[in-house]
Amino acid sequence: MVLDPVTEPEADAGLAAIDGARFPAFPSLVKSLHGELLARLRDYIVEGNLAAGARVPERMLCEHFGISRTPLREALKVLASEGLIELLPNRGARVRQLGAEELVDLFDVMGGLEALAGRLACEKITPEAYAEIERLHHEMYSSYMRRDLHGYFACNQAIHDRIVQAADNEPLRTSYANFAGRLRRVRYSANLDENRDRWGEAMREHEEILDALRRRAGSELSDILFRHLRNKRRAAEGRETAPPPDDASAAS
Amino acid sequence: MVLDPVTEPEADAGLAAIDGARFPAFPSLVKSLHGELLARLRDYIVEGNLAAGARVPERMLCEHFGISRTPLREALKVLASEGLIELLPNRGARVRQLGAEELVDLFDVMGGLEALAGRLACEKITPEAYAEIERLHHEMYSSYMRRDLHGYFACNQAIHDRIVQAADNEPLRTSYANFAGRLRRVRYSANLDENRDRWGEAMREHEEILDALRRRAGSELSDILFRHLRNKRRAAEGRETAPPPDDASAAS
DNA sequence: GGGCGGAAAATTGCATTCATTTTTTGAGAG
DNA sequence: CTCTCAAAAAATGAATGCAATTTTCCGCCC
Repeated sequence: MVLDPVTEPEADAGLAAIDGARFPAFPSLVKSLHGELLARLRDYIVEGNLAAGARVPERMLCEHFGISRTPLREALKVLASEGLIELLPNRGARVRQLGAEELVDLFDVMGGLEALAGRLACEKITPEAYAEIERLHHEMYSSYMRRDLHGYFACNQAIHDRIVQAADNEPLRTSYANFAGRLRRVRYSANLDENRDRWGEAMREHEEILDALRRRAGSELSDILFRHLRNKRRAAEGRETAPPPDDASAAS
Repeated sequence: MVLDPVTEPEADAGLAAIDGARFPAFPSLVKSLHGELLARLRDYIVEGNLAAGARVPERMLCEHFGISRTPLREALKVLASEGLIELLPNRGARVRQLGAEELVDLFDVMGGLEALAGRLACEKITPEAYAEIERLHHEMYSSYMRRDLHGYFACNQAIHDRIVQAADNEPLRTSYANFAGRLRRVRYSANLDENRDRWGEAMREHEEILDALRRRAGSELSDILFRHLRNKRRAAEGRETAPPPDDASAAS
C-alpha cells in the first residue's frame, strides 16, 4: 500500500516552502505507513483545509487518502494527543479552536522552548554552525534594509531553526516542531510592513541574540529569546485564524 | 465495556493528588474509554511492568485490559508519539530504552520547562500560592534537618509541582507531565542519603529558588531552576532503570 | 410560521476478520 | 553438534462488520 490513489492535498505551497528544516517528529513514526498517513493528515489540518472548530469527517478523509477507517482513527488519536484536534466522546473529532488565552499560552511555551534551545546552543554549537547563523543574520539585516519582507522572514525562520538544531536535543526538536505546528494554523497579519516599529525592534533583538550567541552567554540568550517571542506575540495580538492556506509566513 | 477485570495500577500519588488545580492532560482524552485505556496503559508501562527494550505484547495486554486489539493499538500509537514506546514497522512496539544521551536530553528539556514554569509563575502566582510554596519549603527544610528523606522528597516534589501549577499554562502542564512520565521509568539511586553533599547543595538551591520567587524575579528563577535540574541530573548520573514498580519517588 | 417529536440515516466505537510479514521450529546437510 | 533453510505458527497492519449513539430530516402540532 503506497498511499497514492489520492489527489495530492493541493494548496500545500505553505508548508513545503518552510520545509527546508523538516523535523523527523519521532523516527519510529515516520517510517511505516501509519507515520506517513499521520504526517499527511497533520499537514492537511495544519494547512487549514478544515475550518477551525469544524468536525473532522472520517468518511471523507478515508476516501481522500484512500485508506480505511482504522488507520485514520489511529492517526486522529495521535493528533488529539498533540493538541491539534480534540476528540468528543461519540461525537467525533473537531479541529481545535484556539482561544486568545490558549494562544498566549502556546506562545509562551514556544518562548520557553526557544529559550532552552538558545541556552543549549551556547553550550554545543560548532563554530561552523555559528558562522552560518551569523551569515543568515547579516543576510536578514540586508533584507531589512531593503525592506524585503519575504527575504527577512525566510532568514528569520532559518535562524531560529538553526538555533534549535544547534541545541542538538531530539526531544526538544520534537516538542518544538509540535508546538510550531499548532501555531501554524494561526495567521498573524502582524505584517511588519504595517508595523515598522516592531520590525525595527525585532531587528534590534536579533542583534542581541547574535551577540549573546557569539559570547556563548546561555542565560542571557535564553532571556532574550523568551522576550523576543513575547514581543512577537504582542505584535501579532488580536489576530485570528484564516482558512485559506495561501501564505505561510509568520511575523517575528 | 468497563475496563474492570484488572488490578488497578496504583502508586500514582504524584500527579493525581495535586488535582486541586486540575491536571486534565488533554480534556478530550480523559473522558471516553479510549482516554481511560490510554492512561491505564501508560501507567502500566511507566510503572515498569514491562522491561525496558522489551516487546509490547498486544495479545497479552488485550486480555489484561479486557479489550480488543483496535483500541489497544490506538493507545500504542499515542504512547509512541509521546515517546514512551517505539514502533518498529511490522515488528510491533517496544518499550523505549533510554540511552545515556537521551536521558541527558530529557533532563535538559525538563529543566527548560521548569525554567519556563518559574518565569511564568513569577508573573502569575497569587500570594496564597506563594505562601503555600513557602510553607512547603520550610517543611522541606525541616525534613532536611531531621534527615527525613521521604518527607524531603515529598515536599520537594510538591514545590516543583506547585510552581508548574502557578505558571497557569495548560500546554506547559501537559508537556511537563509528559516528560516527567518518560523519566519516571528511571530510578536514580542518587539516594541523597549516600550523597550528603548533593543534599546540602540541593537545599541551598531551593533557598535561592524561594528567594527569586519571593522577589518575582522571573529570569533569575528561570536560571536557577535550570541549573537545579542540571545538578540533579549530574548527581543521578550513570544510574539505570529498574523493573520493580515499588517506590515512586524521584531524587532531586 | 415556528418549534416538537420521532423515525431514518449517518456516524462513532469497538470487535472481528483477512492478508502479510515476521518469528519460531524442526528436519536434514555438512 | 552446528548450521541452513523451509514450513508452520504467531504476530502485525489494515479492512470490514456490527451494535450503540448521535445527527438529520420530515410530518405534525401549536
